[in-house]
Amino acid sequence: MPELPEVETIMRQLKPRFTGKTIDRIDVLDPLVTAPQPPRTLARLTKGRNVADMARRGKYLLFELDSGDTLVIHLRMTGRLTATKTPLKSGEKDRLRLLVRFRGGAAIAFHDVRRFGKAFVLPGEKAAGYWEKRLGPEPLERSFNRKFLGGITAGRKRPIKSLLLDQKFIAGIGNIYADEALYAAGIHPLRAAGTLTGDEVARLVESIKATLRRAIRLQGSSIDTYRDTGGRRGRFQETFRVHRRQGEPCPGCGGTVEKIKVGGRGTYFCPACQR
DNA sequence: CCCCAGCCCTGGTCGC
DNA sequence: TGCGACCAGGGCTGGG
Repeated sequence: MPELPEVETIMRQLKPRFTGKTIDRIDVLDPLVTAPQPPRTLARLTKGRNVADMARRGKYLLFELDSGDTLVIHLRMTGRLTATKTPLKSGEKDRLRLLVRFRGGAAIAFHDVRRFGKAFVLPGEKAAGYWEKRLGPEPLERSFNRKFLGGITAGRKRPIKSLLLDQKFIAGIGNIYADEALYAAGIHPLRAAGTLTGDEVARLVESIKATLRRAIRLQGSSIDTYRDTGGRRGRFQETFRVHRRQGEPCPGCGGTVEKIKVGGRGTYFCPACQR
C-alpha cells in the first residue's frame, strides 16, 4: 500500500533519472487508469512534453511538465512503477495499465493488479485549487506542528486514527503509519480527537514525523505487493511494532497486540500502552 | 459542518 | 476439487 514513504522512495528514484527527459508518448493499456479523463486527453497533453521536475504531494506522484501542466499518478492499493531501459518482455506485460515512453528508449511502466490506481493530467491553472480541496499539509514540513494538530483535533469527536487517515487534514498518512505513529505516541486509536491533551498532541506530531522519516530511510514497507522502481522490497515492515502483529507480544510491555476496526480499517494497537 | 457507511477492484484465504 | 463468502483499503460519494 503505497503511502507517503513509499511514494517518496519512488519519487527519489525517478527524479534524477527522468527529469529533463521528453515524453515520446504514453500508451494506455487499460482505460480505467485514466478515468474519468479519456486516454486521448492524457496522451495529447503529454506528447512531446519535457519533464521539468518531479515531486510528491501526499501519496500523489507528480511529473511537472514544461507546459505548466502536471502528470499525476496515484498508486492506490497495488499500483507499481517500474523504470525500464528496454522494451518490456512479454511476462512483464501482465497487468500493465500504462506505459510512459521517453525519447531515447527509457520508459516507466505502471502495473496494477487491483485497477484502483490512477493517472491523469492536471492543468496548471487548476493545480492549486485541486490540492487545496483534497490535501492538508505535508507532515514532514514545519507547518505540521503541535499548533496545527491541536487546531484540527480541537472539538472533534471522531477517533484520532480516522483523522490521521483523512487526507484533507494531513497528507500522506495511511493505515500502516497511523498505527505505528499512534503506538509510538502511546495514544489509543479510538480516542476522540478532541480529548487529546497538549502533551499528547506534541508527542503525536513527533511520532508521526519520526515514523515517516524512519520509513523513508528504510525505503517503505513491503507487506504484500509494494516494490520500488527496481522491483526491490522496502524494509520498514521488519520494524513494525504493532501493525499486522495481532496476538503477538507488545515490544513495550509484553502484553498482547490487538486488532479492531476503526473507520472500516484494520487497526492494530497495544491496549496497555495506548490510552 | 461533521462523520460514517458503502462503493470500486482483484487475489488470497477459509469453510464446507 | 470447486465454490461462495469474506477480507485487504485510498479516495470519493451519499446520506443521516
